[in-house]
Amino acid sequence: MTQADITKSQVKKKNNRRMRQRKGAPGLLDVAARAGVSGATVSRCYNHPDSVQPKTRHLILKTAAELGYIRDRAAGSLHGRRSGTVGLVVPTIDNAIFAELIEAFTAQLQQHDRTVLIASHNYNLDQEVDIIRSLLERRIDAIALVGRDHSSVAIQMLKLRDIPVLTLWNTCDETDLPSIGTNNASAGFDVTQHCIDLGHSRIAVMFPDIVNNDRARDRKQGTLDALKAHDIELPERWDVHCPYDTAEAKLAAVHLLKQRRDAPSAIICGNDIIAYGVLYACQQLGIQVPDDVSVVGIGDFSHSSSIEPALTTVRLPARRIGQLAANKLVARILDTESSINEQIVIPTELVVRASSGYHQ
Amino acid sequence: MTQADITKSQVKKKNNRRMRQRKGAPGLLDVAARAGVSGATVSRCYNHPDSVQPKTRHLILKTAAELGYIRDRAAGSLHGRRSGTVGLVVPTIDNAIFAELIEAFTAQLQQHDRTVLIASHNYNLDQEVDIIRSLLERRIDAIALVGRDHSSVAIQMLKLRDIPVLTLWNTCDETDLPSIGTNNASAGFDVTQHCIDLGHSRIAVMFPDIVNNDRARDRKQGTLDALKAHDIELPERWDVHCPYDTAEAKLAAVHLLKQRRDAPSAIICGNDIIAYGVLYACQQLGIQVPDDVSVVGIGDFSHSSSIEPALTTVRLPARRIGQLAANKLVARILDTESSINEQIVIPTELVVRASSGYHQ
DNA sequence: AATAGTATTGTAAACGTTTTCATTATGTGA
DNA sequence: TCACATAATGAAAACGTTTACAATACTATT
Repeated sequence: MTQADITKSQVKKKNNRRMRQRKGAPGLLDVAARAGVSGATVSRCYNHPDSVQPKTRHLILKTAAELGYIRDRAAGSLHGRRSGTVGLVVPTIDNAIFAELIEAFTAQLQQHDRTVLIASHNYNLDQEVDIIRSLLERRIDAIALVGRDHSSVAIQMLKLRDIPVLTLWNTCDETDLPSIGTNNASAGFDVTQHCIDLGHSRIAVMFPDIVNNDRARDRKQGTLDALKAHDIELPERWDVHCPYDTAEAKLAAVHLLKQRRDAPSAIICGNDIIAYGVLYACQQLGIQVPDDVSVVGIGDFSHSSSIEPALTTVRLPARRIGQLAANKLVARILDTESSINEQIVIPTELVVRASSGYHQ
Repeated sequence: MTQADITKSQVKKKNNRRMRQRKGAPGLLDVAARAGVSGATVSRCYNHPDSVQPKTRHLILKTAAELGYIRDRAAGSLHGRRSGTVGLVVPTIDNAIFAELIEAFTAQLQQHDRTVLIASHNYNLDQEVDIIRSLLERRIDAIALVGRDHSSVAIQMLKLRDIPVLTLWNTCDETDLPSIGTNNASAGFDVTQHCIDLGHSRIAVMFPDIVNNDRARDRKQGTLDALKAHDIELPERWDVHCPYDTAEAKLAAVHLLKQRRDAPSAIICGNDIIAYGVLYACQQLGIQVPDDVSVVGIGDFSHSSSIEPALTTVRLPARRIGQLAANKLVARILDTESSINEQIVIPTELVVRASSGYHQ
């Protein structure tokens, strides 16, 4: 093959490509041609900038900017190179506490030049499997899951691919997945203990559905443990089941509190959203908090400090978990060795405010 | 480094890669080999299932399941094939109304077997450019942006790639981008008109920062328009600037309402979060709502119907926007023709509740 | 000036799919 | 039975990068 032939075939190839290409979007080779260098150099310019001469580098970057070149990470990821995306699977996004977690997580990952593929499964673990598969198809570099209840199929898929996994929000002693979270059981225990310390023994609880929700389950268990430890009975009519929704919680609380002869002196809520509903119910019924009834929540969401009366609750460090998780995952992605099975427990903090008081 | 060292390190590296790769993750060709068919047939099995014999198809799918095969969409996207991901850029995730939007958007896209790459720019339009570039590097099939304020660089990048773009949340008459949203100006106008209709003329407003936030800007403009239409003056001390935060709003409202001689009879809040803060401030100060002061918000967030007194506000259909946007983008991805520049305006709805009343 | 050593760049072969085109089975009407 | 469409499959060439290796240019030494 002569020199001329080579040139011709290359030109033809280039033309061919040019035609097929999506309108106008220049590729790495277009940049290379215009800058008068080879494709390899352009590639190195992005991936190992130190290995190309500063002069050349600047020229290439300038050319790339002129052409509006945007590299294709999908093509890069074929070479075992990371895709630069991280998956995050949450039960739902529309939930104060997860929103905070997600915000912190994505913001921190953006710092690391990575983006987040996000998906929610609505507390349906079967759907979670599909979601994880879908994320894996997109070649995520790592994945974070909320909670410790997960389908074994999902875990299996992740194990097989050997990508870093992190479970968030709840600690899990028994599973072998690393986690960053709080001890939800102790959150429930602490806030209950607080009520007991204040002299309450007529205690009602309002928790969301605990099926497929290990966070709520642990919190409730913590609460029950505290009650049991002090031999306090929980009558069935005071074991209220109520969804994560202020309006519904308000309704349920009105129902609970209407019979004033047989009302509890303290109400322990599975989360602050429910507690808000209870506080609103008290206002509606003219019941004084904390004089007539103490109300406590779990979560310390953004309204809890300003609501009247300010809510006694347990602070769960959502932002910190999100941030830490992002850092941890990036570290695990970069450092292939450190696949230590770590359980990070961030302590919760009882925040005593105006909504809880001594039993009169 | 000696020659021997180099060789050793290279061998190690290669082994390492080989391990990761072959570790357990089977590829399309592994499935093909095991099923005794060619790679092409396996590929078709996923992309054009009708073109392969049912018997063969079942065999292949069974084999794939046995092997735990997960396809690599990055490799597919090299062929101009879509990546199956859609970008969503929001100012922030940790915000009731965006969370709702995001939830609806991602849920709807999951229905279409697509996942969402999400990123937030914290009301920083320069950062938005980087984010959009980063999303384009991941070969998103389409993108949704919140609001109509965007860097021209960003728009240019998107135009060049010719991917479907949709702006959400706010209508934009002047730009040439299609949009799905509400008329924020009329939301502000309506709620103000409502107060004026109730006989109020001593009106204060509390809005968040309107720089880089066209939604807030439009709402405030609508409010000012309504006031002007009725020749109502807005004294500077009643033009309160306050962040999107209940606690801060409460502080600002306490400051505003403390001087009871010179207090407004109605307070118009740029969003419900601020309105909650105002309501809490009134409770703290013992000011009766709506007898002493009427309070109205914009947004109709989840607490607004249950807070005491229930908040008069304007309903913004966040879920519907998210859902519609997802459908629209998928339609635009599939149907290359329909790139009509459409502006969909979903009407807002004034929701009158207990927090607003006639001026005494 | 020649040489070794190093820094920089180029060439071409991957990467794991999809797709075009060719090829082989399968059925159809004479 | 034969040609003749048709359906199903296979072989191999993309797709846009990255990277191992080769080649070249430069630097410092002698």
